[in-house]
Amino acid sequence: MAKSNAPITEHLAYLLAQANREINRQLELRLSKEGVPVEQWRILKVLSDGDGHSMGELADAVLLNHPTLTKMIDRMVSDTLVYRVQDPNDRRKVLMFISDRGKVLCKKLNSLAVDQEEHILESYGDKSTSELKRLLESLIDSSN
Amino acid sequence: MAKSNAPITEHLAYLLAQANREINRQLELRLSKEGVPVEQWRILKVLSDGDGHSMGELADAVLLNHPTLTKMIDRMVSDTLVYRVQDPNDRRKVLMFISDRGKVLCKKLNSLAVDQEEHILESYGDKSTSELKRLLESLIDSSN
DNA sequence: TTGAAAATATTGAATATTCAACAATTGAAG
DNA sequence: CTTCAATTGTTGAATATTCAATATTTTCAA
Repeated sequence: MAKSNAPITEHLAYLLAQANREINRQLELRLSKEGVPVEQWRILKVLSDGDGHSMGELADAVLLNHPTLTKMIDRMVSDTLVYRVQDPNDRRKVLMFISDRGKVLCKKLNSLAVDQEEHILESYGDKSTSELKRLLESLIDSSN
Repeated sequence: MAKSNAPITEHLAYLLAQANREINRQLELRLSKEGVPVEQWRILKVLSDGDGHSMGELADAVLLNHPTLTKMIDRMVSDTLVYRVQDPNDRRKVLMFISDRGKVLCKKLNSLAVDQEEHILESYGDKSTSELKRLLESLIDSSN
């Protein structure tokens, strides 16, 4: 039985928040070299398959809710990193695509992100990292 | 070597963000029964040791930056859940204390949070949970 | 002791996020 | 077919967060 007087630092929710905050902070720091927030990197990465993705799909994939995504996409359209196309099969939908400029930026960002992953692998270990990833995936699965 | 064309879903930073989002959403849902955001529960929990904690200490402990914490504490003071006392030993500091009303609320919130942890234990498993906690702690350690 | 630098908390302006309402389109039941 | 509900995306107002600047107090070196 879980103890209700356990310190906050023993709660899974807290540990996740703390780890997420720290790793995200580090990633943010690297990506700031290109002046891009983490969410925009995620968007570019998802779109870099070249397919069109609807706003709803994208919002799910990049962990943003719809209005926030709309406004972030507005900025990225201004920066000509992505563009909108109305879905011909369902005109309620908007399909998002990555531009050539977006692809170039995405490549740079990817290598910055890989730097970070390699840094984690070094200090945290190969084995721990893959085990942690496995457990996180399974936690996410079991939450649906 | 980490692959730069790996899908976003394979990045540790993404898995952490996703898991954190999901677990936090669930916790939020429970705590909303008392109309309290997760951060306020954390604050109450940290303060429930009865000691005075400075704003800086608290900000670190509850994963908020200073101005955000100040404004959240303002609200909690209005709700008479906590109160400020100037530190007599260092008058730059403010010591935060939990009120009786805060203690009562904190108990209710604790049991809602414990509900959640037990729910996770059931669906995710005892073993996986403690292993995940261990790995998260160690990741956080190795990031400092 | 004094004066400059560091530490602590708060404030206000700028920015970002969220909630609720809306508009447009599609789906589907009668 | 027609109409009503559901889906999709955006907007604007309300709210929250962040950044930079400020005020206060302490520390510490000269």
